[in-house]
Amino acid sequence: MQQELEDAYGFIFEKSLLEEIENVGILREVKAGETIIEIGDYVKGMPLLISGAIKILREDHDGDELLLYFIERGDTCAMTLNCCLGHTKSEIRAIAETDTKFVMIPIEKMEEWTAEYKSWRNFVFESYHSRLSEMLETIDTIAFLNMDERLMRYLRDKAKINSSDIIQNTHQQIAYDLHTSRVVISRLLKKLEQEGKIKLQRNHIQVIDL
Amino acid sequence: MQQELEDAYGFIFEKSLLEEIENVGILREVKAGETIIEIGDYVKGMPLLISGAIKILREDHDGDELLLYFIERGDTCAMTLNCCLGHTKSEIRAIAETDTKFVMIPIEKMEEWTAEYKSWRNFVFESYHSRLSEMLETIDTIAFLNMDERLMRYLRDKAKINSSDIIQNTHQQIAYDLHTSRVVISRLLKKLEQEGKIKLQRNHIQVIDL
DNA sequence: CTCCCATTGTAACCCTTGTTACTGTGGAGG
DNA sequence: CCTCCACAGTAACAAGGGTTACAATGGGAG
Repeated sequence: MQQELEDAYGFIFEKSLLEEIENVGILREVKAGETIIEIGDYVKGMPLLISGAIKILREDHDGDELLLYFIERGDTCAMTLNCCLGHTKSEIRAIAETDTKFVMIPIEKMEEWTAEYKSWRNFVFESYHSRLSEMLETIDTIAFLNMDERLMRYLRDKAKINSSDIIQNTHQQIAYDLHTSRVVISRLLKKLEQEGKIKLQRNHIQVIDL
Repeated sequence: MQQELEDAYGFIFEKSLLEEIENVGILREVKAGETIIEIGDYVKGMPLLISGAIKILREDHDGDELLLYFIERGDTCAMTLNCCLGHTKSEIRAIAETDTKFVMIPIEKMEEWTAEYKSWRNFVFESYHSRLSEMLETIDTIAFLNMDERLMRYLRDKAKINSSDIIQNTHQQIAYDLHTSRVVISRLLKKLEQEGKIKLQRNHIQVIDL
């Protein structure tokens, strides 16, 4: 854990803070697909991502989902941060997108470190910053783009996160993430295939040129 | 200014911080409709709202707008905060919704106060918190609601912000805020009138029961 | 190998929203 | 008082995308 922490956060946090993190942080490993935080959960700690990726989802009153964004190494979930500091329930769901490793920091430490470590403060602000930007981008995407463009963007993101041009997803799963129906996704994917941008196979999609 | 600051922020900040704010803050008053921050501006300070309301807009590459949310007394613009700390350009436009009074805090003070005042830290975190929540709500609205529901929500918000059941808006202005066309708004407003929820007059709308 | 079922392909249809075009009207200003 | 024009009403049509229904197919379990 020590080495991994240093790899991911060594250039952000000073040595003494890294040591504190090692001491109080709890290493957790989850498999792809596992739910890390559920809507309504009281959040007991804040995750520092070491490897892998997490997808953050929003749900409406009917149980329909919408993908908000992905979190990668070096990130933390500002939404969780939010809940910790506000002592409120989680407003989002977090699911491991790939096999993922992270360190859980207990809430109590957070205020302490905020007062004590400048690097921690900067990290927290930086996290809020990037999360707000990410949210803005999400809004742009939903408000200004058509479904075909949203789908292309989604496929690009997926390919990047998995560092692979093969996307292991059924059409139905994509439809859930984009909050639309399977038929619509099949239709648009077929169109993208005809344009030579992707190649469709059963249970996975190969990105050619997006 | 002293009295107004105390009214709006006395219960949040300690006395010494309030005094600092009085010393370095610059009071600004703007008329309804005036642009306070433009997209691409470098933000020189952070506004603490004393009275009035500000609307925050996002713009796409075609110049089309979308209302994100309103800011009221006691709030600050976390988006601006964001820009200050990140030293980046503004990603949003801020326009006075009503006649508005606020205090501008120079950027330099912010980091200083963050280290020094616990109440300031809490305020900043609290701002980020409410802004993220607001953004989530905005996403819900765009992603999960139809235009008629969005319109009703918009009218409710407007009425609340202006503390009046009369909304001084043309259909075209509403259409811009909701990123749709004037004809669509006229159509839906007419429907709402037929349902007895509002009353339409030239240049303004009276809310009856939403 | 066979059967079954999850996955995908496709057609037909409908609803919401966006677009275009034209009409009607009230209020400000000459 | 009249003119002009911003604002609003409305119809007709187009497009995107959501829905339903059914067929085809490939891969895993037995």
